[in-house]
Amino acid sequence: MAVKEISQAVIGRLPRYFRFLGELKDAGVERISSQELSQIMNVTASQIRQDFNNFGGFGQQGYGYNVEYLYTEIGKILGMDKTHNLIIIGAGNLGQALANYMNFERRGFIFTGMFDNNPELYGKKIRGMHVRPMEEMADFVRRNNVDIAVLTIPKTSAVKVAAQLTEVGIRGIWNFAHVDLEMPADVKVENVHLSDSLMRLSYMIGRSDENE
Amino acid sequence: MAVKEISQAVIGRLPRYFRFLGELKDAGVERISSQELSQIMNVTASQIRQDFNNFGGFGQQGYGYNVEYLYTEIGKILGMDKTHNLIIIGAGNLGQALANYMNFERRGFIFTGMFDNNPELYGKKIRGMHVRPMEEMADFVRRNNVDIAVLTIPKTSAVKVAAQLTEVGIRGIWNFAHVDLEMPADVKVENVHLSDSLMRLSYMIGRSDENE
DNA sequence: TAGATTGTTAATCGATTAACAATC
DNA sequence: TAGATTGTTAATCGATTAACAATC
Repeated sequence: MAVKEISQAVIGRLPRYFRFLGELKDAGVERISSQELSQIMNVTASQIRQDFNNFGGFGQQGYGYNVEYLYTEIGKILGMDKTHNLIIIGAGNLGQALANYMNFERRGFIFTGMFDNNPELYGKKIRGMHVRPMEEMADFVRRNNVDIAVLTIPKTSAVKVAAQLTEVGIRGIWNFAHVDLEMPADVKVENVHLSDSLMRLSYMIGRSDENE
Repeated sequence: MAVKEISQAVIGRLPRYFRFLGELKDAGVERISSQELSQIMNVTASQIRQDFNNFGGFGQQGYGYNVEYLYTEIGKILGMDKTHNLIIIGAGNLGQALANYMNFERRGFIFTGMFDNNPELYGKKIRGMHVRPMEEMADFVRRNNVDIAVLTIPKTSAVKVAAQLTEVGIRGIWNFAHVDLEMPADVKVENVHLSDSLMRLSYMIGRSDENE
């Protein structure tokens, strides 16, 4: 079934809606109007209504939106009603931190395995999980229904590993390597380029100097 | 001196230009046209020229752009010609990973201190740096010319700590806490909301299922 | 029924792309 | 000089905001 294409701008805002609605829900708020939500979130009410209507009407005229219902529906859109098995490739500082952090399990992202090509790390336990050699990756992905791979390896090897992942049928790559991955359309890539982010911060600080 | 406001869209692209130009430079490429660069980067030549011209002309008609010069100039725009002293607040998994990772030093982001409010961590050495109690933070920032704080603490304490940082004159906050920080205009905030990023990936995977 | 607020169409704004004169 | 390619203006496209009829 073909689905109307949703713009990146809208998709980018969905997790933020989800967060605010979750907080409202936890605070016991039952209903909210686009007007009220717009004030809390610092966006226009118009944008909120347009965004939601990309996915069909979640509200009711004269009433507003039911917080719990809206939260659930946006959760579904984001796939939060399903679980994802993920592996981490690269057991360095960042990979280990993400493995331990895994606040994400709460959201259905299940940490199932960890890989590295450094023999010194093999067998090391990270959050109850042995680091496995890269050679075992393909087999592991197939057997354990892994759909997301987290790439926390240097950019020099990232392209090669991404190709291996494609071959073995991965669905998504959460890419922390500082390189652009060109993947076929059915492998989704979400980049987290930390150094780019830090540079933008540096830019903003510098600009504000000039305006003094 | 007032400076023409540059759009977020342009700013967001600058680090990517910087990366590609750095790679071209390292590969020994001397000059490049917007046309060639557009093919490498998968954007339009028109956008490249428009983007660069926000900051004045870096090219030469009939010739193109000198790679090294362009790289240097974009680096200056991003503040890569200056150093920034930064502290990490929150010595948990993520904070420690970022401290150790610090590939960023190469770009002039100098890791100068680490703070936490957990007494068990006080004195623990991370990359040659003792974890300090939060009480020492204000004094430390003033004495060491710290301009960037990295927030790797839970969202419950992030707002309070951000307020403290503002008071002591921090210039920028690299915010990994999952909360929006509302700061005065002279304190810049760059958010890294990892769970939002992971949700977008989940969304993209889910959508592609529906289109099968 | 009257009031409130959505869903949706229309207007505006901004960003991207195309075109081309300027110029190296 | 002829060819190439920028810098910049104009056209297009898409996203945001405003307005309002539909309807709860």
